Amino acid sequence: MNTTTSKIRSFNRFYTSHLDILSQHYLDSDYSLTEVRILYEISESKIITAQKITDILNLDKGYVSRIIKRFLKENIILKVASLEDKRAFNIELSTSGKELLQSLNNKVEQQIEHKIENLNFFEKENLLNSMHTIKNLLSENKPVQSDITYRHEINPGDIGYIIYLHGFIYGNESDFSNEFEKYVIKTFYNFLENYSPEYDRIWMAEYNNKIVGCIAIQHQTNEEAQLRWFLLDPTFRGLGIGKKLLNDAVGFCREKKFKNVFLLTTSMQDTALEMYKKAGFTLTESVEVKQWGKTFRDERYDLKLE
Amino acid sequence: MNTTTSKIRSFNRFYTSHLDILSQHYLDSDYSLTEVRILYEISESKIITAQKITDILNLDKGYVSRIIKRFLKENIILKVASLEDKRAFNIELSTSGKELLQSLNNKVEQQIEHKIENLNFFEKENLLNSMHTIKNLLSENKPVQSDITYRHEINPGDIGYIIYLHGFIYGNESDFSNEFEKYVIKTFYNFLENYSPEYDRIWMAEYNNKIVGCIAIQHQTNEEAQLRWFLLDPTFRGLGIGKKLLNDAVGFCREKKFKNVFLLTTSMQDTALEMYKKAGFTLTESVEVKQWGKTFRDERYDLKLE
DNA sequence: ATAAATAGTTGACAAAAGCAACTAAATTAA
DNA sequence: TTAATTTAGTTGCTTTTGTCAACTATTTAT
Repeated sequence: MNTTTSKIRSFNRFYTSHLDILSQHYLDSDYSLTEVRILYEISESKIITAQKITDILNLDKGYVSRIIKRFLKENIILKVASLEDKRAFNIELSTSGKELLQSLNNKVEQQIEHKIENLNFFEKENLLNSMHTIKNLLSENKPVQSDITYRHEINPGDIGYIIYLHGFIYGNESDFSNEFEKYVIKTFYNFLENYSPEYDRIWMAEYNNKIVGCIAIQHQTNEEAQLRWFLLDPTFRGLGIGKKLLNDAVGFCREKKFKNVFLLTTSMQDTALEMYKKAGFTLTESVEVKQWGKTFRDERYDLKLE
Repeated sequence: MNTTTSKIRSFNRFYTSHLDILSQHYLDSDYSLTEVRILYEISESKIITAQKITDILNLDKGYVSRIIKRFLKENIILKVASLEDKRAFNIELSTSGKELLQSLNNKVEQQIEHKIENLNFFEKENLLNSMHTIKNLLSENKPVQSDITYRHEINPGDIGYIIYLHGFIYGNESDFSNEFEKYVIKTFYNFLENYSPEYDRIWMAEYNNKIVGCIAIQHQTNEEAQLRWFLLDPTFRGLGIGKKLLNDAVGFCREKKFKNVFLLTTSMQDTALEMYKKAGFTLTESVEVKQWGKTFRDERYDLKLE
């Protein structure tokens, strides 16, 4: 038995009973879960036909027809003949339907609030983040470029988290030893110690308030800058985040009139290599080294700016 | 409208449709969700009566009685007269019942596997962690001491994550500025640079593979050590984790024959203060400082060891 | 010893859901 | 443009699912 699936099943069972959707009457109201789902669909979409409801909720059209009929009799919805299609009706909530839905909503909200009332701020944040993560991992629509936000103000926790990402991603991907993380910590300390808002910058790409990628420019002299800490969570590769980060970083160098920007990398980080080359960087040095439990090549790439 | 609850509702709707439990026939089998739930209860508990099933699943006893009757006719369960109670029967799965449940289980597993087939290792880990988090936050049983694991080997990502926790926890709790994180990074670099496995150690408390607390001992001389980075995720306070960490750290100092162990803290970290005092630390220095956007007292506590 | 509670069965019924035939309008193909 | 096909919605009929209350046989409490 696969542990991943059995853990997921266990969660599913837990959440099913947590959701409380197995009882006939939704929240002790006079309406069944199906009826409430229909009401909810009607309230959500500005214009909706019975057909659309049957499609969305996967119900029998005869069944839906009769529920709609009952709703009409109870005066909670209105049927407006569709202008485009004389067979169809647009369904919308009546005033009392809206009130009904509002009171149902209030009940759900209260029930939810009751369930999270003992959680503190951190726990609530944690809960929402986890839900967001699950939703995104399980829904077909993968995160897209527009879900990503970018910033370059450094907030508490940022640098630590980026150091962690370095250790986590490279530690898992290529078995770098702890020495690598120590090296990263050292370079970051150096960065912060000599930080000049005018000539240094670090960009972070965030998804759901979590850093998923970063890049930085650190000035070396007035004329030369180093590109550092270019990193992307493997889950978020291929969305154009790396390209955007690299572009912003090089743009910053041009803006600040650096004549040269260079980066140090190793022959192991091939994913990023291609991006560097596309951005115009060329290999200027390559030395074989044995370090951090590996044998690889230390490489330097340079990009001349005009 | 409260955003927290509305986000949770959104997740609930998503997960409800994801669970796929709203159709009459469970996984296209000949059994309804209720019937499968009953079968599942029977298979899970070694001995179970119809009454127990109605209690656990919150069903009508007449309804359950009839389903049991049908199961019996279909030969998927066995009814054994209870020895303790002549009114009751113990219900168990027959061989073909077990086969049936097995095939249903396989179907669920396949369905789940299908839904996660496009996720990579990182994403699956992420998914399970999130589910675990949700389950723990929403179920009454808070994490207990025995859910926490302790270790002191440093793995890739550990130090970065601890730096992140410092920034995150203090950044949120007391508005420390970024200078604090820079200071933490510096001290960690110093720790790693002078790290001696014999006289230095960092302990991490983990819950669900995530660091939730830590403490470290850093030797200063052969006779004196500094206690550093004592930190606990607010969610996990009050479980005895801090006490255990502090105890281990002081124990290490005794073991390594340090004559004195000291720590530097500020008048703001009152939660930890009490713990230090209980462990025998006494205030030896107190200086008012204006730093990191705050005015507070830098304090030194010492513990003499024999 | 008696009253109250409990495990399970059964009849009667209501609610929920599905299926198929139908009407009327819309779309597509010839 | 007409005929064939598809689609939105309705309705009759049916099955499935779930509820309620009355009943028997036992067990538990007093």
